[in-house]
Amino acid sequence: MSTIGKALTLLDAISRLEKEAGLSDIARHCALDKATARRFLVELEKHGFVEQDVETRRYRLGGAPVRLARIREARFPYLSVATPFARELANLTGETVHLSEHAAGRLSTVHVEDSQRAHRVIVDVGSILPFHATASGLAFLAFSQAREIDEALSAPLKAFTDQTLTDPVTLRQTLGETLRRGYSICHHGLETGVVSVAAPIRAPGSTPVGAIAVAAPATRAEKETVDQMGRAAMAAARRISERLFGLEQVAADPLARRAG
Amino acid sequence: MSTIGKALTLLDAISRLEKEAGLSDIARHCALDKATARRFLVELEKHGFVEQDVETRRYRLGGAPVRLARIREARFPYLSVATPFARELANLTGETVHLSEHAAGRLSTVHVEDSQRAHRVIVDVGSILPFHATASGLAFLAFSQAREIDEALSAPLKAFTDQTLTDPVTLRQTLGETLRRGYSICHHGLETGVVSVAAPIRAPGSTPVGAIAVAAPATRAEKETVDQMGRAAMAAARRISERLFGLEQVAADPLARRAG
DNA sequence: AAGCTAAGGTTCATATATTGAACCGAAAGA
DNA sequence: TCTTTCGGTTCAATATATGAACCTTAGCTT
Repeated sequence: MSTIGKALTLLDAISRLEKEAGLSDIARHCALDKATARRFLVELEKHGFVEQDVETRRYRLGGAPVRLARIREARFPYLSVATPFARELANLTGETVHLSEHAAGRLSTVHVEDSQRAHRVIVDVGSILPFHATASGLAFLAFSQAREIDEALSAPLKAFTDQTLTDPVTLRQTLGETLRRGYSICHHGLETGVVSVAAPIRAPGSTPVGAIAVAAPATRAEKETVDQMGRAAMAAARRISERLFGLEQVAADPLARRAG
Repeated sequence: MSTIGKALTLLDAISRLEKEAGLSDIARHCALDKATARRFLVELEKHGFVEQDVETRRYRLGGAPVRLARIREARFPYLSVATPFARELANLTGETVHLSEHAAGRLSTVHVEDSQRAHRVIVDVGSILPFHATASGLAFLAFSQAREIDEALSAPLKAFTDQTLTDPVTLRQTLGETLRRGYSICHHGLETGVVSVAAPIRAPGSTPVGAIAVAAPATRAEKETVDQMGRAAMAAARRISERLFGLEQVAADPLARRAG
């Protein structure tokens, strides 16, 4: 792997750590030499991607990504367009709703609207959603190109619960159903006791850019309720997609054409 | 410079470009060889920091920073805490208000609340604020440590307008006034016809993390108005700082100790 | 208080990854 | 048609990254 790749992987690791970590910790975590890890951290710090606590000497995520994110959002307003629909969906269903975005070959949570109920599903902003074990992942894959599906299913598929689907054949079947239905359903895929539904956000005819999902405790997920939530997610996804990609004003909006 | 540094500089350059750019453009812009630029871009793309338009082959900022920014914001909620105060300040003054954050040795705009007036100052999210030529920069420096001030003033100071202060001695005097007054004033420093005031956001006794500024057309900047805006900015900054750094719950909130 | 361990950080010879001039084919302009 | 410029690739030369060993300090254990 290139140096850049290693450094960005280190940054990713830091973002995934619960709290700030020390040099040795980080080095161990990334299987890097202490000296190397330090050089990376210093370099990342120079550019504001990590910060070092002056007192504890521990490292944490810096402020630079905030600036980049604001610029990105100004050019491709995924969050600001999608958030209101997510909130609406959360109000409608009474359950936790989360938005994910596809970047670096992974689906990551970029926004969460918490359910108002006491008994609800918790989703962390920033968490990575495995393709095979989440409704978001299934919805994303189902509407992706064959190449993407093959790639996702060829990797070893971790069983997060005893009900996680890990068989590529079964999964392909599930993706087929999802494609026909228009939204995905995932029972206890990532965590036992959680049922979720999701629909892809996409320009017509092209690969999705993300997904919107509703996650509910299994106790509230009767078959009919699930279908209602699924349809609602689908409707929200469609409206978000229309707002983002417009009624084919492709020429005016270069971002309508996204990388495949 | 290290490879990582160069790659992050390239990323920075892309973020600063108005629109997506082609490979040769980017390489020229960063004074890198085309082959090198391409390798960097490919690597950055793998990690979601840039995207390549599949059709035009041009490159643009990717979605990865959004995820990192959300995580950063969850741990150190600078934007979500400061934004409401910025809005309040914008309503109170009727002028454009912007928030900046210190990262990578630079002050960058992370949020803007536009004035409702037709004749108003425009500030771009993501823009870098030079220390010597903006109210935000002066406010930040005035409350920083001597080392930081020396460093900022030792670099060549560009005259953005014919009224930009570029003499280190005069600037130090200005910083002294700012420190006593509690807020900074900048007349036509970055752009002719704009007067702005700013106050630092900081934990008591430590270096600022950013600033909040009000920018008004000079025609509306009577001496008394400026003072009112300055005091209002100061009040907002103080309230934001209190919310961010709390009433000394340092032990509970490790982020209260920030890198100097 | 001595002794131990692990922390953050640094050094420098070695090895490896980065570099860029030259190249290719495609497409746009003259 | 000819020319230029584009995105992208190749490979020998070389600048750069690497990591074992080292230092110092801080906190524990005995």
